[in-house]
Parts: sequence; structure tokens; C-alpha cells
Amino acid sequence: MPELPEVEVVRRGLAQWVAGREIASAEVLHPRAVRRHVPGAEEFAARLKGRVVVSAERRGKYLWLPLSGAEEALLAHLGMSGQLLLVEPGAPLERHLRVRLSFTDGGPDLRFVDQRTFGHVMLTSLVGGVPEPIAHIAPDPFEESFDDARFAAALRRKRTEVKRALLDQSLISGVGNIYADEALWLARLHWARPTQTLTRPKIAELLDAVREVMIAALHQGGTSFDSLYVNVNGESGYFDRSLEVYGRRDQPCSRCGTPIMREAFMNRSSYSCPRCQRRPR
DNA sequence: CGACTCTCCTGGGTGC
DNA sequence: TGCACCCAGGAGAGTC
Repeated sequence: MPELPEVEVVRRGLAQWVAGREIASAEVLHPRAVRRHVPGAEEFAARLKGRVVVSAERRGKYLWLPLSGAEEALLAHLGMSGQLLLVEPGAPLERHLRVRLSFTDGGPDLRFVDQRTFGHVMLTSLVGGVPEPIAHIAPDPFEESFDDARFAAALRRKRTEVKRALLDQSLISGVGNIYADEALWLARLHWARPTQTLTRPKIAELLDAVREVMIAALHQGGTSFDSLYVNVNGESGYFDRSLEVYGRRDQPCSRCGTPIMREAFMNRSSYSCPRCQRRPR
């Protein structure tokens, strides 16, 4: 469940502990982890060898490490359960270790561990500083290039429900199921509200809510639900203690005391307060 | 083409 | 205790 704040915590760890280091070798332990790297696992490993990691970047839920020598980067998506961990080279291999990078300085490995294998890593070219495979996603709401007015216009043109739109990475990136529910609660919007009926001020309020919940989560090191999400040192964040609706079925709404409701949505869950977030007619 | 559903995957939890 | 089943869900593929 890593969403924007959790991925940002990981990015900061990578910037601190991996930037500037030279990759000695790469090992792919599970081919599914590099399924989107079309030339295959062997080519992936061969091309990484000897490259220096320049920095750590992020857009929405995607992370990438630009590499020396070409307009190329190691792109990663953590999926549901992916972890990027810094581990001493001699430490035992994790049960769900998928990819391991070792460095010429003999310092900690960078290990991609992923139980449910929805995450992936790949090597790709950078086009205008952005990895080519994610050129189609929108900037996230913390980027300079995110255009609030453009987002509002796009939302009002859509014929869909507001939560679907929040989860649509081509409109706004970085929002997943947890922060969508939290932001909708804060903005007092029901997830099924048709996007065409949203006024510009209401959309501005929703964007403020998205930013507010994500900043709060970031300040607490991210949300950890089932201990699968951790920073590069394997530590969990604390934001799950601050969640208002997500995962809180039957518990009282902190604003009005009404029990939080769970409803099926897109084959998953939506949590909301039936009083603060009135269902549209 | 837009809107929506299906599918991939693993392991913890639950009910019988 | 064993076992079938459900659930978590991001995003690309597929359908209408």
C-alpha cells in the first residue's frame, strides 16, 4: 500500500544512502520483478554493472535512480508490498528477495523485497528527466508542474465518480485507496459523487485535503498497515494511528460520532462517514 | 475513444 | 488441526 508519502520516505532514504555509489553487480532472483524490462533479466543486470547512482527522484508512486553515463534510470514501483531495503552484504537473504544490487564500496546492498510481486523494477531512458514508461502519468500534487486549474477542468469533463478520478494516475498521481478515502472524508465528499457536479471551489478544497493528509502522513514517516511498508532501514511509519476512516469500519467518526461505513468499490473497499459524506442521489 | 472490469500475486485471517 | 475461502490493491490489458 505504499502511496505518495511512503514512496517519498523511501526516496529520501535512497538519496541519503545510495546516491553517489557505484553498482558492482545486480542479481535478479525472481523474473517477475523485471517483467516490464523487455530485454530480460540478464540484460538488466549487465547494464547496471559499473553504473553510478546520481540521485533519487519520484513522481507519484514511481521512484527512479538516474544513472551516470547516459540519460537512463533504474525505475521502480513498489506495488502493494514492495520494499527497497539497505542491508549489510553478508546478511541472510530475505524470503521474498527479488533483486539485489551490491556496490563497489562494500557498503550495504540495495535489496528489492516484494511478497505479492505487484511491484517491479526496470532500466529505462529518461525523456526530459522523466522515465519513458511513465510519461503518460500526471505530475503529483506536490510538483511545481501540477496545475490545479487544469486538474479541475479535467475532472469536470469526466463522466465518472470522484474517487475513480482521484485514483486515475493520468489526472493526478500518487493517490491510492488509503489517501483517497482520507482526503474525501476531510473534504466531506462521498466517493460516488459524479465529477461533473463538482464546483471549482469544491475541487480546490479536495486538492487541499489531498495535500493535507499526505503532508501529515509524511511527517509521521508514512502509513504502515500490515508491516509490509517500511523505509529503507526497515522501519514502519506511524500514520495508521492518525487515519480517520480507512480501515475503521464501525468505529466512530471523529467529527460526528457516526460509525464509519465500509462499502465495496471497484472490487475493493471504500470507507466513509455516512453523515459527513452524504451519498449523492 | 472513454469508462469500466478483469487479472496478476501471496499469505494472514476466518469459519467450519 | 486441516482446508477452503476471502481479502488486501496498482495498473496494464481487455471489453463494450
